[in-house]
Amino acid sequence: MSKPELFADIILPFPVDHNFTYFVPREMEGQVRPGQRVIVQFGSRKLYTGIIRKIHTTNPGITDLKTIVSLLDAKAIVNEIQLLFWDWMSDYYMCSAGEVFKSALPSGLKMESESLVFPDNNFNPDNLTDNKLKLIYKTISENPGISLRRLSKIHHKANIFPDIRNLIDHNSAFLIEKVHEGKSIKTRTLIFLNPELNSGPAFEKALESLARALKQKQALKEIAGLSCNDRAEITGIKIPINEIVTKYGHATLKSLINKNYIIREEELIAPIKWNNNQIKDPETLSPAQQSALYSIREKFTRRDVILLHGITSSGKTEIYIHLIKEIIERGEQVLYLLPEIALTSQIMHRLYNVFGDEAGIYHSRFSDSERVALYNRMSGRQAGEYKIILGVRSAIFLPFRKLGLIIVDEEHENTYKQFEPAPRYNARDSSIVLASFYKAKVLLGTATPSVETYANCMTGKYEKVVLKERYGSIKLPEIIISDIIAARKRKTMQSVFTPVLIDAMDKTIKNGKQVILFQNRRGFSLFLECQDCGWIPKCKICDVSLIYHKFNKSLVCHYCGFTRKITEKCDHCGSSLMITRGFGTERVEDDIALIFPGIKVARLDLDSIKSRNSHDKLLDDFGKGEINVLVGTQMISKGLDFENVSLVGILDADQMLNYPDFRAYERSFQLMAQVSGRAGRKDERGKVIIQTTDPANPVIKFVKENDFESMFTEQIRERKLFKYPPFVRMIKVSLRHKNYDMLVKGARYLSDELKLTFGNRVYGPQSPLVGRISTYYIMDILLKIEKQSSFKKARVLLKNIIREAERNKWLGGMRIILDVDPF
DNA sequence: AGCACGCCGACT
DNA sequence: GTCGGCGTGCTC
Repeated sequence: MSKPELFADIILPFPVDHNFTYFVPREMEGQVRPGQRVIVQFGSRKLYTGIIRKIHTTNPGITDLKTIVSLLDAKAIVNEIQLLFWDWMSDYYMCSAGEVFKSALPSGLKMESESLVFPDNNFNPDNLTDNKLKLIYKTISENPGISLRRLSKIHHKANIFPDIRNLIDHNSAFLIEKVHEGKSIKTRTLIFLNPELNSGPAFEKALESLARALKQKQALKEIAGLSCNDRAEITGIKIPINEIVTKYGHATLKSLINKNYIIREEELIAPIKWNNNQIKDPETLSPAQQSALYSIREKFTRRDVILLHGITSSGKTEIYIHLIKEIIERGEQVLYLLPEIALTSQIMHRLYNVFGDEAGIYHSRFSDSERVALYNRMSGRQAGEYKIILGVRSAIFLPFRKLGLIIVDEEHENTYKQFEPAPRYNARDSSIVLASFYKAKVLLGTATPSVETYANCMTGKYEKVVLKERYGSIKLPEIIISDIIAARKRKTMQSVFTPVLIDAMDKTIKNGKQVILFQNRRGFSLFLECQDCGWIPKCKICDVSLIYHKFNKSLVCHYCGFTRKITEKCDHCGSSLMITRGFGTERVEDDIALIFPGIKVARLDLDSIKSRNSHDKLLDDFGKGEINVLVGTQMISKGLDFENVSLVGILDADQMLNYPDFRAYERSFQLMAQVSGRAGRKDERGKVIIQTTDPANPVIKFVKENDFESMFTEQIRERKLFKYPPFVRMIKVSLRHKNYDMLVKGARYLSDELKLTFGNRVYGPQSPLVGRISTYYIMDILLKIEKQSSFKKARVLLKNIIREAERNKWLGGMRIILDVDPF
């Protein structure tokens, strides 16, 4: 009897909620395992990388089953725990396994094919009657192996394939699918001084020969390792070519190479290396830190998740480092998550000092080849496994061998939630599931816990360790509330500053101390408004007001990028009284320069940090005291510790408080508390001034009294009353369509349909804050499932209802986006 | 996601 | 009268 046929269920990178079954060719039997990558043909010709999810002998009963083209890995690249994690993620966040696959692996590991067209040389082009086909054939025969993509570009046709098929039918051309090699092996070009010039005289001679080519002379000196005037030793160090090219240009470099003064060399990009400091022991912990660490250790014997609630500057990082050391000494690995890339480099330096090469770093600012290298090291396909990975949310997809601990620092941060594209996962919540698969522990750290996490501590699901003491006995700052309305009435406002703040800033700067100003909005002014008729310039295709950008005098839509010139006159009534309303960091920066001439102001926000380094440089300058006032968005609220900052100003607390979201108060409290934590160091008590039009707002009071507990109690009461998490779980069903009437009709139909099953758990449909993005109108339906009922069942029901509605074409081709636990 | 099949406006 | 626009529907 012959052996049964073998089938493989393959995860392909598409948003379809099932896997695809392929034949396993006989010669691959015994080699194929779940988690390996394969190349398969999908559709009429394209080849894709897929992941084997399952090997089995059940014939799916599909005619024309295709066969796996090739097996890429001898050993699984996605381990069993990862596969289970992917399953969980696609199930919980209601997306396809393919979408998880897509975001889980660096793109160098997910190749796909490109169609290349070759001419048949025995073919006589005169046989073609069609002129257009003749031209295309000419291009192909002149460029054998040209890609379809380039061909359609050259001939200015969006879809050239029908013509190519015509040529193929004429036996004049054929196609070959070529799989891209991925960019996993990347080189860079280095240049260095020709060693023959390493002796002084030869080098001098070369310089003399360049007496009339100043640029080349300069470049040669730099390449030799000599700065312009310095006459030290010739180093002959290899430097990246692009540094010299950007400074001196291609031509300069070319002539130097032609003269054989310098040599170029291709080098494989080395794994990420940090400076080679001596490895040091972790710093000694304070008694408070020591007892927190003891507590964590002890509570981990009973619970898998612990919240470390440590006020700002209490030294949480040092506790993490001690804990990490214990875990890796046991032979287990640690994943250390941070909410954003900007914070990674300073933490990495601290980790590097203690753990050296055992620590690796993973986030999107690294090139794909670097990410592939790190992935390969972690999966054991390449030597040099890291023991600690520091990363942002996507690091939860790395292959760990034996994960022992996940640290989620600043667990309350909303950047842990991915919005676009699917999977719309929350890395903090997913970490807890991932850890349970590895039987690992999770430590959530923050000064301002999220309401959900704190509630989990209250119910005993998580344990809590509190760190009340600031490291080095730094005092908590004094918090002063400054009433904007009162100042306006007395006409004492200067630009956006109350006299209280102006006064404090003046004193602070005179004392040689530094100021941080917080304004959670970018740009110059928010928008323009006609003082006569109230008309506001809005984006033509999105439903938002245009943001005024001062530097190029334009109005920009922050959603679609639409830009128009600034309106001098009102489009509506022709009045020339256009005034600016609201303010952002850029305006604050400008106004300070006017009010305090001669002082140094800098701005830290998304616009002001373009490159990898400028952010670090800015903070470095501020740390050195070269900047008096730093204006920033929420970027300044996290992890920046500066000795010399004694004043923090929160310019517009209302703007945060009035945001229409159930988390607005929680978020405001977190931001204000975090920003306040930047004020005051060792010997001096810092000062925080909060400007508001609503001094009686309870959140402001809680911030002033540093009273997290009361804020939590009040919030949890409201959440219960108005049915919000953690009392319910929410799913946002977002509907998009170009036609507004169709959208409304479809949305109403779907919500009625949902109400039949879910009753009053369905809210909406309603237009979100921004009701249109690009040319798509949007409507949201919210589903609230109480904690007691089965969330799993609700997801299945929801999926079935949507599938049924789509099948009956009741939704008219709307795009439906599901967001589980939305933010 | 691609790609093919299928039905309505501006061109040889 | 076609070409070709992108609107629906599969793809193992």
